[in-house]
Amino acid sequence: MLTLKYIQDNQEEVIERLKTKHFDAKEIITQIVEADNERRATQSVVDQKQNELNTLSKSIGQLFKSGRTDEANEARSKTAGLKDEIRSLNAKLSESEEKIQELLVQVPNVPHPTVPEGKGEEDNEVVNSGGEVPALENALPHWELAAKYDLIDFELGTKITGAGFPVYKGWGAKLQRALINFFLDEATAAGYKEVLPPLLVNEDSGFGTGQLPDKEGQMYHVGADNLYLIPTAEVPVTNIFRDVVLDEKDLPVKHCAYSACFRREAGSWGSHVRGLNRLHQFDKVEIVQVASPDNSYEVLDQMLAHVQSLVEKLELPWRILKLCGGDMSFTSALTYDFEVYSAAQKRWLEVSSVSNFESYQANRLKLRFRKTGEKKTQLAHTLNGSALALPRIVAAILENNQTPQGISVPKVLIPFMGTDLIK
RNA sequence: GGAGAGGUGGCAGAGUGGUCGAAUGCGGCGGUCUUGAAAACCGUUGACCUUCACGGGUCCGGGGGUUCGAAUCCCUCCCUCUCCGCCA
Repeated sequence: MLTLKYIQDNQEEVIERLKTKHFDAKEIITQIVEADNERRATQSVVDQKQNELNTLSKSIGQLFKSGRTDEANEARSKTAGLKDEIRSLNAKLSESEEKIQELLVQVPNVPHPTVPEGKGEEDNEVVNSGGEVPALENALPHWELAAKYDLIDFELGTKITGAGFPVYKGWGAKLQRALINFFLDEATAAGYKEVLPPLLVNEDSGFGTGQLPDKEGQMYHVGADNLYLIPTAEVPVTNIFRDVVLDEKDLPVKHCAYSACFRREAGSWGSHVRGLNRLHQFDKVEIVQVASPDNSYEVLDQMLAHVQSLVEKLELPWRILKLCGGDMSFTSALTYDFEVYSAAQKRWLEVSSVSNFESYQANRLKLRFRKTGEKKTQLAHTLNGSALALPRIVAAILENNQTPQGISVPKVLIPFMGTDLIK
């Protein structure tokens, strides 16, 4: 969330820039500012009263010690009124604080000035592309290829769990493992430290990265223990840094993680989500960085370059979209999506989303750092990106690499697969 | 699941009703000494809110209560550790 100070100091700018996200902030910002002003006024009165009481208490202690019991008791009788006042002021204070908090979490992150105007996907800006779309005759979609070579069994997954939980088999399973290892090796080589995080997180973690409270319905919830299945490794990995104060010299911190991801995807199913296009459970390698505000956008570019190198090495046709205001997430300041082209479906499939959250998550997480030589801490910037999400990569590989002899394995995956052809 | 112990500053670890935001040690920072370093010695060293500033306020796992006054007493929740049981 945004900091109160930032909102107080930049009210007009916040309202103006949030228009890009089609969020009318005027009223809520006004309410926040008013509530905050009230809170501060109350706070200063409480502080003053508390100070009186503290002073009085101390003197009572001293009077008792020196045996002046009468004077002590007299002083003691004066405290009752003060205590009542403080009690009611404190109640008022928590009311203001609750209200502020409630309003604050409803305000999305302010988009970066370069974010394009637009309502939805159709307004995203293609900023770069590469690779070649293969010319294929009678190309089969990946779900048919998966059945033909017995790589993925969707019906079996439905039997065991339900729709959206495929069972990978044989070369299909091995391809998953190959991709995970390839992605992790690449990330590690690029300086990201590998972590293997828990797949369930508590409420605090869900709040820290912004899934809670507003995306509650998108996560699987284990009611008995009040835990959530992670929708992305971003959640546990970024929460490593919750309530942490880093040194400037330790920045940027770079982590990568493989995890299964679980998404309820409530109400988002249709004919275009056949096969691997949308799942409840899928595998993904995520990269996360904690950076200084001074260079977080350079870090974002560096992450983009990393993801680009992955799709290039996999020899897939790719493009990068800069998301418009209307298509961006609540918490992001700037997001780039990577898409790969799937030759049989003849569509672009999103395989990565790389974002700079600036200090929006950091403020929720209380993730700060201290500049060298300075005493004061400040909020760090957090960034993350998929590198990469597997299912659609698998879909594109299967569809684009199909030959009459079988599926040709991308060169970089041959060492991991132990074959150059799936047949 | 049963029994017990415990959660205090970056870490270790005192503190069981009053000048305790908290002893002491380690670590960190600054200095003296030294050609340099180490050692030794001296000093300093938490976070947050508020204020132009002085100052004030809050924080000893979370929440609530008792009291003029709580790290210290009471209630409650969470977590950690040890032993036993069960178990990949």
